[in-house]
This record gives sequence, structure tokens and C-alpha cells, in this order.
Amino acid sequence: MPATRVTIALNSKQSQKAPVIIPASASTDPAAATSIRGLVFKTAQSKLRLKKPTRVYVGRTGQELLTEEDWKSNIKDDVVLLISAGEEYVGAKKELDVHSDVNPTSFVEILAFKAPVESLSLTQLTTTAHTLPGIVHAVGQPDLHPGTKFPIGAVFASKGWIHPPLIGGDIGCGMAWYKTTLSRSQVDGGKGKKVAEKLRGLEGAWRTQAYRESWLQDDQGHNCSAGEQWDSALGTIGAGNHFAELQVVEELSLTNDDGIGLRQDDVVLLVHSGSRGFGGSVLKKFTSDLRTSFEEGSPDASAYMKEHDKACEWAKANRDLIALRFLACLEPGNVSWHLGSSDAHYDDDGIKMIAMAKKNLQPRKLVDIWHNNVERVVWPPSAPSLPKKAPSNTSNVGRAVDKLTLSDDTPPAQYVYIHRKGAAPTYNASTHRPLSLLPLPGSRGTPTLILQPIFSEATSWGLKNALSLAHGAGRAMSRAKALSSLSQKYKGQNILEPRSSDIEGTWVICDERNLVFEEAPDAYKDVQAVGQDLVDAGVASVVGWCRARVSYKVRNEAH
DNA sequence: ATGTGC
Repeated sequence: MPATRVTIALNSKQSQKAPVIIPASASTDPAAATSIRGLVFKTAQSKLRLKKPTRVYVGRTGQELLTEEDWKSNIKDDVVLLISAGEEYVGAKKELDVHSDVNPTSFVEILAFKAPVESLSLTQLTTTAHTLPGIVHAVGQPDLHPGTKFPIGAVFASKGWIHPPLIGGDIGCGMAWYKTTLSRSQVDGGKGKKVAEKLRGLEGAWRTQAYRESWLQDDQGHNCSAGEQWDSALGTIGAGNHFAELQVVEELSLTNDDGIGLRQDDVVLLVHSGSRGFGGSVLKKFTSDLRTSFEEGSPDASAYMKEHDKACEWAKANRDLIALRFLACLEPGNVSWHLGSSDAHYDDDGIKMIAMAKKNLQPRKLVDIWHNNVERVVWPPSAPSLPKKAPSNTSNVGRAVDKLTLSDDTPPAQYVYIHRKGAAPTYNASTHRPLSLLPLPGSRGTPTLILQPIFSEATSWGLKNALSLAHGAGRAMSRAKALSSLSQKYKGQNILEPRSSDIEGTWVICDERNLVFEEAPDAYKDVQAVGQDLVDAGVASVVGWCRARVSYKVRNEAH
């Protein structure tokens, strides 16, 4: 008889698993000296680091293996055994609960018309909406594209359930836009190269843990430090599609300028980054392949949300610190930003400067949004209240909204958890006021559109788009495909500098070969098509655009 | 996306 290959996993954390080869000579009798049970427990101790394995369940069914008969009938190739230190089976009970809340007909809205959408992402969107518990509404934004399991550029609204894997590991990832005092003449054309040269000292850890903890503390004393292991990445952009980009406002026509103060010809810094390793550690801590959903009010749901909120704050503080480090390079004359440079040394009062730097940075910030997060909002959205100053054209209420009824201060309201995975919100999360502008970045070097969300009866006041918009152009090609096809296409060319004839081009800092191609504009959809789809869906207006002048991905400081 | 997971 051949050996049997089974998988063992921790009952309490099923992502922890190991294969076990059971020789034909091992005994099904749990009391035998060479029992399968003994072999499984020994492997659980060494490979899963479970000190005292005591009970064994079969994955999916949850049947406990007790008698020799149980072992004999269940040990076959590819079976998954869940090893417990005494606790009850955690897998299947959830799956049974799940069924009653699944909505196989929940509504799926696709906001893509011109932008191309891969069929795999549609399958992922629909399958997810129809199989996870509590989903009442799903939206595919025009930048929709396939993820490993769940789609990106997607929004899921669910009642009574939280699904951490829907938003992924980069909890709190988003974009923040900051004004600089640079003039466009300092960054236009060939000047971009000079500016790019100034962007140094931006890789690696920022100062000491004491500084970082202070940066992660707000003026009320709340702090979102994740411990030195994760905080050491604070102030770094990261990899993948993350970037910081210097842009010029080429056109802008805001219909209701809420004192944002953005003007044509301004030079702005767009920072796209997240919670680095911290958010991933939160997802990993709470979920496994078999544990993806938490019922509202359960200890897991509350504990996850607490850590989730912390990761969101961390990510926001990370974007601010990235901006500070960039401003230290871009505006060297401003003492508020000196702290951003690791070259500036302080005796013992450096930490005191943090409050000043943060205070001076906030007025520079135009907008800061999370596009990977889960948020509780009143559902369905209702007609928003009018602004205090009534607009002259009241029929245009969709453009002149004061505040949305999204907070739960009207007790009997129904609400949902909006899960955003690569989707921007249409409102300010803390004030619940509609955003008057938000960025829709194209891929590296292509225009960033300036969006203004629209709330109108035609879109049921934001229900149609689940109070969300596209967060970027969206991938048109997988990383693997982009790497192979684009490295061929641009063989022997430097695609990081504008061609000498191109005065409108972008200077790109990207000292990582694979990223050069994986993040090339050709790997993404056309941002104009994505923007047009939002306009055609009636969920946003395009009120202007920015030209990218210097795009910073990653620098090899050793050069 | 990630001090990835083998």
C-alpha cells in the first residue's frame, strides 16, 4: 500500500499548515505506538508550533477523529486535518451561518462603458457579491480589474458582516494631495530633471523610533504606533503601484470652491501609499483561507475594526510624513520641513518640532482619502441637506450639497459596511461632507484628472456608485504580461525620461527594472476613458487635470 | 502589496 499525503492546519488559524506523509505502516488505532494520530501530533508540534495538540477535526465537515474507525475512514490523500489544542472546531459552523445571509441576487452595478473590463474581474465581482454573506450591493468601477481572488476597483456594501479579505492587506492605502510653493516654471520642461535630482534621502527609515512614535501621535494624545517592527517603514512609499508625483494644475474649473484654494498653474504633490507591512499583519492575524467573514458585533469583528482603524490612521500619517520628506527636498528654505531631512540634526528638542511641522503641513493638504478600507454608513443614502447659503439654481442640488446623512445619529437607520478595494470615497470620512475634488491619477506620467463627485436623484444620492469612484486608471495588463511584453517593446530605450523633443513629458525615478515595465503607462487603461465612464454614469464631473512632471517610485541611493 | 512563503 502506498503512503497517504494529508495536510494538517491549526484549527485556530488555518493559514498555518503543513503537509504530512503517512506511511502505510502507521496504525489507524489512535492508541498504537506508531499511530497516525501520534505522527500528526508530532508534526503539529514541530511544523505548526502547537505545544499541546489534543484534538483533530476533518476540514469542512468538522467531524472529530476519535475512534480507530474514524481514523480509518477519513485518512485519504488530500484530506485537511485541523489540529486543536482543546478548543472546538471553528470552520464549518461559520459556513452554515453564512448561508442564511447570502444574497444570490444582490445587485451588481458596472460603471464601465468605454474602459475595457476583463471578464475575470466581472466573474470575481459577481461571484463575491452572490456568495459572501450580507452583500446587498456591489459596484465595479471603470478601473475594475482582476485581483488574486477578489477584484480591484470594486465596492461591496454588506449588512451585518465584515469581510477583511475584500479590502486586502494594504489597509488604509490611499492618496493625499499637497500644495507646494513651487512655480510651474521651476518644474516645466527640462527643469523636471533638476527637480528629480533634488529628490534624495527619501529611501529607508526616517529618524528614530522616538521620532516616529511622536509623528504617529495626534494632539489629543491618541497614537497609532504599530511597534518598531512596522513603524520603521513609516515615511516610505513602498513598492507596486505606490508613488509620489509632482504635478502642475493645467486646467481647473470648480463650480463650488469650498475654499480649497487650488488654482491653475499650482504645483502639487500627489502621494499614493498605504500602511506598508502593518496592514498586512492585521489581515493575517485575523483571517485565513477558511475564515474570511465576521459577523457584526462578534469579538473578532470588533477587534479587527479596531486594528483596521489604527492601520488607516497609520497610513494617513505615512502619507503626511512622505510629503514632509519630499517638501524638505523641494522647499529647502522652509524650516518647517527640515525635520523631514535625515541630514538635519537636532540636539534634544527635535521631537518638539514635530508638532510644528504637522501644523504647517495640514493647510497644504487639499484632500486625503482611503481607497482600501471598510466604513459603516447609513444605507440607502438619502438626499443630502442643502448648504446654508442656498444655491441660485436649486435644481442643481447634486452639485451643491452641504452634508450627507451618513452618520448614524438617526437611530432606526439601516446601515451597511462599505468595503472599498481600490475605490475612492465621494465624501470626507470624518465630516461626511461631499468632497469638492479628488484625484483620478492616470498611470505614471499620464494626466491626473480632477474629479468632483455628483450626488443626484438619478444615482439615488450615491447608491448607484456605492458612494465611491474609480481610484485610478486601473490595470489593463497583469504584472507578468506587462513585464514580458513591455520589456520587449521598449528594448534598448530609456522610458524614464521624456524624449528630447517632448517638452510635456515626465521625469521618472524608478531604479527597479521590473517596476519600470509593470507600472508603464501601457500596462494601464486610458484614464480619460475611465473618467468619461464616471461622467457618463452621472457620478462625477471632471473639473480639471494635472500634468505629471516628476514621478518618484524608488531610488537606489547607492548610485 | 509585502521584512511575501516555499
